[in-house]
Amino acid sequence: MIMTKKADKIKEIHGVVTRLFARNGYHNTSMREIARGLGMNQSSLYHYFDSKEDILYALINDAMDDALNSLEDICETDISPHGKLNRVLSFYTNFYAGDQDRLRLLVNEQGNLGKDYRRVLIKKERRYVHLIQSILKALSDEGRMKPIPPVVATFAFFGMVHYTIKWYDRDGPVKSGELADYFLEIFTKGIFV
Amino acid sequence: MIMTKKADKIKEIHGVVTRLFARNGYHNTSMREIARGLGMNQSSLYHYFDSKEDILYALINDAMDDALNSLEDICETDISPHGKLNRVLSFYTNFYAGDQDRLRLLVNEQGNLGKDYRRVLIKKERRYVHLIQSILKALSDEGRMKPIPPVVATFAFFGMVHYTIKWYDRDGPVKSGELADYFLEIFTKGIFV
DNA sequence: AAAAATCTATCAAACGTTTGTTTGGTTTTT
DNA sequence: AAAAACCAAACAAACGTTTGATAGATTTTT
Repeated sequence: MIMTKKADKIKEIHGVVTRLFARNGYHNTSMREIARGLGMNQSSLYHYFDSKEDILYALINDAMDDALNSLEDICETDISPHGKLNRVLSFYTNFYAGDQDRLRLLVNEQGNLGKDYRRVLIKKERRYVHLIQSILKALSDEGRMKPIPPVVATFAFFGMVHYTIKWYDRDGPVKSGELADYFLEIFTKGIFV
Repeated sequence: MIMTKKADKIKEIHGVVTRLFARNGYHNTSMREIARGLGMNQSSLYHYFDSKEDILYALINDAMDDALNSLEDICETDISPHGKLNRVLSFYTNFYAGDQDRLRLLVNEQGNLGKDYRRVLIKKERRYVHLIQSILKALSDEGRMKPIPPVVATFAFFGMVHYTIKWYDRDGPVKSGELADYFLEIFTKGIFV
């Protein structure tokens, strides 16, 4: 493919910018720093992107698509709601505990995008929520779930997972697989014996 | 009191700035906007604060102190660990669901403070965590808690509560008291019947 | 196959704005 | 009249972005 070189460079830029935005924040990262991190002139960046905002959008959008595709794959299989919940929560925890920088962008930096960009992302976010909620409703129909509003339960789980960016250390004593197991246990059966 | 007038004005500024920072973000809020929101000249702000960063620090620090004082009051009473957990989680959920703007600053904008400011806040954060953890450990000693690492359980709960800023609507169908009950139920006994 | 035209990637320098902050003075309160 | 509160104007620095150019590769025309 003839586009492979440009595509590779874009991927390289994505990597560097993800790290910078995630660690220092969007507004605390200047185009000059990005260029320095890549060893190129700041004006050369505009050969690959129209604006700083465009880069952020691309990063968040890609991260969402990746997660969404995997989640939808899981939900389309023909297993029980309980099995789906198990696999969805496990995937989601591992996905984000394993790639914290991307989740940081998703959780922290969406507010720096303009209205038009945000609208697209909010739409995708709703698909996330709907996915989890429909599993919970299926569980409810089976009579296996308490009368907790699905939206509360859904966001309780998102909260647990998304908040890992603030404290979870991938190199610490708890591996991301175990973390997923703990979250599932807490979410479904609680911390009490 | 002779300082009452200045103190009142500072409180007024705090209110306006909290709203602006929470809704638009620290970097997307200029001193000019703040001044306009207060109906005063931007240079007059410097009569009350040394810098923009100082305002943010004051806001976050105050919010932390308020929560911390109440939490420590609860923990010093002579009730069972289970009772403490119940009251702590209930207070914490209500406190933040009832004043979302302050929590937004605490969760989203700490990264915009310099190292020295951050160090103070991180110290207080550790007191939060320690507070919850010691309750969980007491529960563990009573044999009432599963073998889940206390740090995981603690941050699972913080995640649930702190993430409410992203979705919870104070004017929606779920009142903050109910929300606290749901969170407590999920956290202690899970969503399963 | 040679020559001409076009495209790609890069750069240094500068642009116009916006930023947080300061200066020096005026009005208001005590 | 002293002190506190306020303001208009200006400041230097930093920002994202544009400009105009260059060298090398690729494609098209002859």
